[in-house]
Amino acid sequence: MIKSVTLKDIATALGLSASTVSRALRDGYEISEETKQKVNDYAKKINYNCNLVALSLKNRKSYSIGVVMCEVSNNFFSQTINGIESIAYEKGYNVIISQSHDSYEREVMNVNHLANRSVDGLLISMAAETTDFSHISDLHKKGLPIVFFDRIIDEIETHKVTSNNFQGSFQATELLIKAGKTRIAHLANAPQLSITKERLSGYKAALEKYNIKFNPDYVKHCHHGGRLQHEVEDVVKAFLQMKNKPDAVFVASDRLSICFLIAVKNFNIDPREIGIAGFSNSDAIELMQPSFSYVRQSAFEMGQIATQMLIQLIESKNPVTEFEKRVLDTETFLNEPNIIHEPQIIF
Amino acid sequence: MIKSVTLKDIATALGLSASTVSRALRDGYEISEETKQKVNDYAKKINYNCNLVALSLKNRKSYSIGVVMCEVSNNFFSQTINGIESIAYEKGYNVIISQSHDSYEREVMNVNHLANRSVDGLLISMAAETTDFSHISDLHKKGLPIVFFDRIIDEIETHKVTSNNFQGSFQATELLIKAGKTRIAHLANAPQLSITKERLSGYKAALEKYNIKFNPDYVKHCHHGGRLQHEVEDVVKAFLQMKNKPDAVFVASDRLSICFLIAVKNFNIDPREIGIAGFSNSDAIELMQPSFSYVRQSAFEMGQIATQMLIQLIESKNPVTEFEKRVLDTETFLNEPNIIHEPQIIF
DNA sequence: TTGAAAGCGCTAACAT
DNA sequence: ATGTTAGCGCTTTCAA
Repeated sequence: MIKSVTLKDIATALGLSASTVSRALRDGYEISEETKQKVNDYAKKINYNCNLVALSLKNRKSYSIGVVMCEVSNNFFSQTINGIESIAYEKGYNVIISQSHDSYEREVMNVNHLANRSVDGLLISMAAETTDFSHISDLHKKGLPIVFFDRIIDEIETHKVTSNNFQGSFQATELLIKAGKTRIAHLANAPQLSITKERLSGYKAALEKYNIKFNPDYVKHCHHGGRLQHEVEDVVKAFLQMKNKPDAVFVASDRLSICFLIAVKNFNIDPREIGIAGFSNSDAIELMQPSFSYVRQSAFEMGQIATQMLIQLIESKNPVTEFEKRVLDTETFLNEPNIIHEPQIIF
Repeated sequence: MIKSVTLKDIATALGLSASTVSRALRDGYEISEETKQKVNDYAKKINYNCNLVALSLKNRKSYSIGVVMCEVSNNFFSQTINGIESIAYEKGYNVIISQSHDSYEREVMNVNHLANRSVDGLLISMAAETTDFSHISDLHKKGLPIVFFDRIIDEIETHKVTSNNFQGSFQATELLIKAGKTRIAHLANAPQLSITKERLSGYKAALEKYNIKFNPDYVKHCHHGGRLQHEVEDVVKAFLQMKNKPDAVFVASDRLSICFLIAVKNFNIDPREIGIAGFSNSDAIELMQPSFSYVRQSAFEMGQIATQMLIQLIESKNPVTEFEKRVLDTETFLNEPNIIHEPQIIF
């Protein structure tokens, strides 16, 4: 933090009072054109910039919004940030990002820290560990604008944006069924997350539609969402050891999809023998072998919408009581794992 | 921003002065144990949290650091953020992230905005467009601690961290040469970036070592770093139309590598006929077809080191005059594009 | 049209 | 051991 030019500096230099300078800079109606001219010229000359911290303290408004998410180095979330940032920038807000790493404790710390930094509002995607929401509802009750995205909770009444996880899962599972698979396993995320529940039910619904009996042994949760290396490999091992091995797997998240594919590769499993479908927002998905059907979320749009909602809450004159839950369609892409494209041009 | 409990509230409630409460909460030596007890109990009871904005104004210190990078949704940069955040969190600093999208104008805005938000220091990776550095050197002269990472500039004297781009490029190019390639092209990033120049010279040095004549036509720069879809495809087309088509390509960045591989796929080029090596920090690299040799940067460590350096600058009592430039080794991984791994286990 | 004064929430020098 | 005061940089009544 550096000492820089202040209003007072301009005032004394020009023989005016600080309030006059302030008004001149904000183009106040009471100030003469002449003074405005003088002040603005001088301000530009000495490169004056308004101290935003002082402004925040005075106005109780910081023009910054806080974001709490599990981690940024994940295709889905980094694309979300891009969306958030695009709107925030356009509306003149700063973005302060913090990561929970799916830890309850860190989520609580981050949320409180951001609140004390006087963010004008909060964008939250819940940590996997979190089951107690009082750190959020306390702030919400105090009137802090909050919008949930992706991993939402029902307990707090405010705007929410999420994907149509049910639909995405349903379609992905259906693709596997239509490819003739009947023993379809489900590699799921941490069980308490909203997205996990929704994706599980989409999977179940697809099975039901095609009269495939749901087998609980085929559902394996990764409590750390695949952040622990061995998590997914353990699941794959378990699948391989079943008497009734699955013939397909529906994978519930971006990170898990990559982990699962790597496990398939490491275990030297023939990709032609197993159907794979999963959520993924990777930009390199077309390059991956084994190829797999995938569900893509509108991550960028989700970030944009969440931010628009939040800024609407922040800037609304009278308290908002009607809340909206936006559910964004997913896109499902079919890939036949057994098709091999023969290259034609010699470079 | 919400109105919350202040020092004064506690003071009046307890019949004390604000300063006493302040000292009690900060465990000042002058305050009696009894008062401290009383104050702390009450503060906890009503859930008092110190207003960090007021603190910032008072102390001229915000405990936050600003980050300016081209974009977060890029494996290398999001991993860097993870490193930055890990250290910042540990030391009690907030991270404010902004993206330049490689635009000079946005970089200037972001840098100034962060300075006015009174960040205690700045972590910068230069935008591709930037050639005038006065927005940074002005702040630097005023005493704002700044550390450059990855895309650094020589013009400003401060701490810097970057990868050993020369070494990485040299090794990658050497791998292609050792695989028998002689017409090795180079798909490069925006030309003014430090990393572009370093990688180009590593490439040239490898050619020279093996007595391969450098052909300027084989070097194609992507001024937008592959953010424009067609950029890379145009280059690939140009390569294909050359009388003396390259038999290998060394790709200079994470994003460009993905784009190039997709172009290879889209143009139906037989990957067995072309050697590919490139920088990449993707976590799905092992899954990609065509497989390619790659150079990985220590992104997480780079973020950590840059942040440690910055906090050292921020917290140093007397002005730092000795600056350090850390160059992190890259790791090079060999992949033979023509080896096909036969799967062995049937799932 | 301009200036003086108060205050946002906090801390620290200076009383007492 | 505790209180008073001033001030961080800005805005905003209120007064002139």
